[in-house]
Amino acid sequence: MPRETFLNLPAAKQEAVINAALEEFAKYPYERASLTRIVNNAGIAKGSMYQYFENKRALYLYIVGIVYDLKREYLWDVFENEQDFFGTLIKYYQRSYLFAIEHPLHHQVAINFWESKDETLHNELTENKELRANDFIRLLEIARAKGQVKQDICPEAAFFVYHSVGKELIDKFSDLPAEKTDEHLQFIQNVLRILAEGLQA
Amino acid sequence: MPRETFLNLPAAKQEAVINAALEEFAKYPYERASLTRIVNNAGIAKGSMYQYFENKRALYLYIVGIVYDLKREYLWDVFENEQDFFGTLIKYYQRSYLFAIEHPLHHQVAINFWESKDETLHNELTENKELRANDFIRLLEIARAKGQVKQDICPEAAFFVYHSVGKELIDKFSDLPAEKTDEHLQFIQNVLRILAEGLQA
DNA sequence: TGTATATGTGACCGTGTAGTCATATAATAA
DNA sequence: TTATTATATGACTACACGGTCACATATACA
Repeated sequence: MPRETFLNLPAAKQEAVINAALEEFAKYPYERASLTRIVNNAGIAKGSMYQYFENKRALYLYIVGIVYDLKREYLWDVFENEQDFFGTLIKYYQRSYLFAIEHPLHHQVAINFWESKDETLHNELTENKELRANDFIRLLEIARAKGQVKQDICPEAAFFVYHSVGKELIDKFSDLPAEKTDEHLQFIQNVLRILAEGLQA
Repeated sequence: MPRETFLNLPAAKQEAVINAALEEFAKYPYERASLTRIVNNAGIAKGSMYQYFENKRALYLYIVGIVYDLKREYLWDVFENEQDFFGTLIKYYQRSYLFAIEHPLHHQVAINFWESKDETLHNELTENKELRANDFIRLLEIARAKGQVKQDICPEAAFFVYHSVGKELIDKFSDLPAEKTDEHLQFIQNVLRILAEGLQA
């Protein structure tokens, strides 16, 4: 998505642009984010930005791509060699939490992208949500075959539940102080335990 | 929040303003909603609006107030005389669903308000979330005392789970075709059953 | 050196925004 | 009728936005 000009740039300058954009898109969702602020914070002229990217949208998609690449790299091995359905889910959300405290800007950009209702934006980067949905359904089927999961469960409802709780967990990560990491990892476990075992006595 | 001038207006004109505002705030979140569009759709002059409301924010808070009053009226009796914890929750979300299909504009305004991250807005209208949290905790305590709910459950985690799933359920209502009402009421029940009984075999 | 090419720049454009205000009109009271 | 008060109006202001473009400045090559 960036123009060749941008790729030819010295690394330091590229990073200045990327960092300024990350900060802006972390602070504001796409529509409210300001290109003017980005170029000011990056220390470049407005016109330069349009040498690097076709428009605001191209810059945004590039940044979101960077974010998801990093997150994929961070999570790719969670679904490898998994034995236990519920253990894998705990690992997934705990790892996501660690990503959020290690890369708060990237995390917040992902949240904002995710909450944006602009469908044309999502259509250009749908792989992620779909991937996660398919991963979950696949895991669920395997776990059901192994007898780890109730046989008479409605898969759509199960996905919906995990999707909802997972979304909110990841959302919550933004507000959490990084010091109490252990508490939060425990909280994730408590939440997922309720999903596994239910509330009913 | 409206000025006296607005309250003195003939009912038809008041409604025209309210409806135009409802449509705009249903279609766009606060920041992207346009007062210019509202006054055009309401068929009044820009200046008139500023005779009725101090500013855009005052209009918005008034509209959100109307929405929540209506929703409260719609739901007030759900928590009256409840016997069964899980039955009450099913009733609550099913009723919320009916609200959404009966008042789609109000519903969407509530969603948009709810998703807005502007804390100063929320601080002016927090009663709702807090009320629901307290209601839930209270219900949970009673249910636990009655032995309907596991004794060793973490209440914060339980609230978190129901809060997340409820939020997403209500969100989902916006996209649902109204014809398949029975199916959707059933889906709500399936989802809540998972929360009650868990997924684990 | 001179020439061609790549990159940098900020004033400027068109557009949309929230909000204002002098003025016009309607309704009410004396 | 006249004087007074409440309401209606839309051109206007100030501002912020994304995007453009003629021009300036490097860098590379001959």
